[in-house]
Amino acid sequence: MEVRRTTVRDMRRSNRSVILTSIYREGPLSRQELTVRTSLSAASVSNLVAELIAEGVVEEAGSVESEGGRPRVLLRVAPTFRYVVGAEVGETRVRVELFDLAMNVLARADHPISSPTPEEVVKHVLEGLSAVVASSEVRSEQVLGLGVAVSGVVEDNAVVDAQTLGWDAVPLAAMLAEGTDIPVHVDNGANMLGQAEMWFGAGRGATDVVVALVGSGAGSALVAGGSSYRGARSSAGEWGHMTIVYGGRRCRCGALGCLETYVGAEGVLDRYRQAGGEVGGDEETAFVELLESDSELAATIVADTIGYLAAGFANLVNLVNPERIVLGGWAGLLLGEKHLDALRAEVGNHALRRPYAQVSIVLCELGRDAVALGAATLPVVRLLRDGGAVPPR
Amino acid sequence: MEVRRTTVRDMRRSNRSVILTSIYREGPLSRQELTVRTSLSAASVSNLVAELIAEGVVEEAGSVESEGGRPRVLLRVAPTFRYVVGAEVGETRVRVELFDLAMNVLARADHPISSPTPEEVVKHVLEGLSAVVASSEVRSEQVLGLGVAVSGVVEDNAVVDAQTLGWDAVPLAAMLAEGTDIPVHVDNGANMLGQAEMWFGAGRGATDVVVALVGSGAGSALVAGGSSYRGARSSAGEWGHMTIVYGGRRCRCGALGCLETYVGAEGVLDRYRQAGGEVGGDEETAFVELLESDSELAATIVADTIGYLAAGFANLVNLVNPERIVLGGWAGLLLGEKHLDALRAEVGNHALRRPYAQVSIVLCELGRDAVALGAATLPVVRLLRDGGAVPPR
DNA sequence: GCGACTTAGTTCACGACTTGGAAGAAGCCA
DNA sequence: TGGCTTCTTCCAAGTCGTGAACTAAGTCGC
Repeated sequence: MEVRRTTVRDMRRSNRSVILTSIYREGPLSRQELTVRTSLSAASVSNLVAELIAEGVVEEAGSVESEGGRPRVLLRVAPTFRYVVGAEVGETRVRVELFDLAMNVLARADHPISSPTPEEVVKHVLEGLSAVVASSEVRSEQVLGLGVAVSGVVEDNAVVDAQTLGWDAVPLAAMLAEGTDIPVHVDNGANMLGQAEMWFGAGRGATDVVVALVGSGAGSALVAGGSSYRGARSSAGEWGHMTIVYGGRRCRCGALGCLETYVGAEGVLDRYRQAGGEVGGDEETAFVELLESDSELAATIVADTIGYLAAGFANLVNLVNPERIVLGGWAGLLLGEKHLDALRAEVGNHALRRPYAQVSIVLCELGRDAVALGAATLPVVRLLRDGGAVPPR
Repeated sequence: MEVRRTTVRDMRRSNRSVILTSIYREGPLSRQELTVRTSLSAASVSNLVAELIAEGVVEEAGSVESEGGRPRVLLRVAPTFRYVVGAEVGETRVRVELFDLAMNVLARADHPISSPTPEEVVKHVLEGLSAVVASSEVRSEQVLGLGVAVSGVVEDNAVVDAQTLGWDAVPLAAMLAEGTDIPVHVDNGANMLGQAEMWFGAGRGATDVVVALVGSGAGSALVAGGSSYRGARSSAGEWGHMTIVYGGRRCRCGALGCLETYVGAEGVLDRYRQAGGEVGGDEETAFVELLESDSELAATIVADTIGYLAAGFANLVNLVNPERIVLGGWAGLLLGEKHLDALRAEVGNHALRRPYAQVSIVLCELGRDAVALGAATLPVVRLLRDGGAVPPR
């Protein structure tokens, strides 16, 4: 029962949000175009825009020549109205980036970490935050928010059960909030990469998307009806641990036959080596070597991998009927660059005809560095949702 | 970009909807309780309720003795304000049922069909509609709408690709609308059964649910965040065609290793017979016989089935992180009645710990006759969403 | 059996909102 | 400079939810 009352103020906030979101997402627009798109009256648009301009959220940005009349004045969200910071907490480093509202990178701070204890991570995120703010002309009060992406299940702003980091029930947002008065948002890394792709990459314009990430393991971000779907308790999207070979290879999660053990780089290399193949170096080097090898065994392993991946995609196609599947992750991109067509064809062998005909399978466009970018959108989402109202400190 | 302006009238409609939905879903409530639940002011509740009563949507229903003050007057949606009709189109019969708004069955009409051509189905649904209305005291103008459940992919009120019926791009709603001026809604049968379970059965109170239906084949209805999820083009939920044994048994869909060929009654019996087991009679009799047999082979086959079903459930648990999985369908219920505990335990062997700990696995409560009931909720949903405004004819 | 008390529901003036239409402003062209 | 087109703003009217005061309808103590 998610029913919420509406008051007269909600109406204005909602309309401010509609206008602001339109301006932000659909580029510079004139008031005239806004009246058409939002179906608000010209009077209301003018009124609301004037308010947004007075507050500094929106600014005029040139004009468009008309056909014999007064030219339209274009409006955009003022890129320097506020700034946002995105942080990516990885297993080996913390990256913090400062953006303006147009999502241009203004500063970046990387810090390697050896033991990713919560305290260590909090320390480096806060240091990074100070560093990027200090190295730019931005004052701390101008920072709208800090978005942090962590690989793990994030529930209610507390990081819980981050397997790769060895974390359990860590209240990361609260810990960060002790060191800064900038509003903090914490979310899952895969979701944030998906968010970045949805806004600025391969997901633009679509509303029902699965962003499938294949690296050493495999995971995904689900987007349903235009917004991220996290399930009942924020752990939806564990695509890599879907049973695809009943009774098959043992996965690190303990189950048998998980997709991840067949398409994740670790599993692929393992299968290759068990079959007698030899590759050296770190995981990524080895994976590239495998992909570029012209041995028959390597070709078989790769073809098998495509087959398994296709079955995994087909399961998504059948179950969630997305309009687009975006393949990413470092291993996914390497696989996809060479074998996307084969993958597409193979998905057709496993999926039902109808949903298969409706889905397009594409590669991520932003690369793996987009996690911090995605995290930085969290405060922006909030700003747009609230119609430009800045959260109080 | 689902942004919509809000006008002053949307506000009232939205608040009417909030109040009406609360009254409908949370039983008789007093105005006082409504102010608490909706967080509207007492003045607004009084005002809106007076309007709803004047229109006849809501009525007073006794009062509750107080503890030293004026007694609260209970409000309910007037069961006889309007009536709704639900129809279930099966492969062998058409069932039409008339309900009041409290979803009491007032009349029922069954009609066997031999060749379910669209024309035949339309004819029998319309005849059934006339029959149930005629056999009751209800006037046609009092019927709020007709909901029709068909097994197939239903897109934009046109039935497309109903494999079991041999239909392709049949504009069922339009065809029905030619024979009646009662508003027609068409939807998928599995979703309607899921809807019925969500409102009146095992799904009550939950918002993120998968209703998994196992009969001869297998399908599901997904409920995400309180409302049915249909994917980009209405075909989400094809759980039965998820690859679970890569390279396994051939499915009727053409792919290999679909879940359905391992847990659907047809597939189970097939596996039993291939292993040397013997059962006779029709599918359902044979399935019951298999389940009740105390032969070792039968026990193995059933245990295997539970294993496969558990893997299928685990895939749902991992991917969509539901709070509840509801098992239904005739074969699912037969399996579940005896082996639910084994199934629950086995899911734990395939699913990730965290989402597994958060999900409860239960049986359908309504039986397979609830499809028409679910279909009949479609007009009710619309009534509640519109705040009690009756759609014009 | 009467009055104080308690709780439920209603009325009303007020401020906030959107709207359509009219008036105003801004640039273009002759 | 004057007319024209295209945006933008102003204004009166109508709608809505709210808080405070008010009415209704009981219980309880004496």
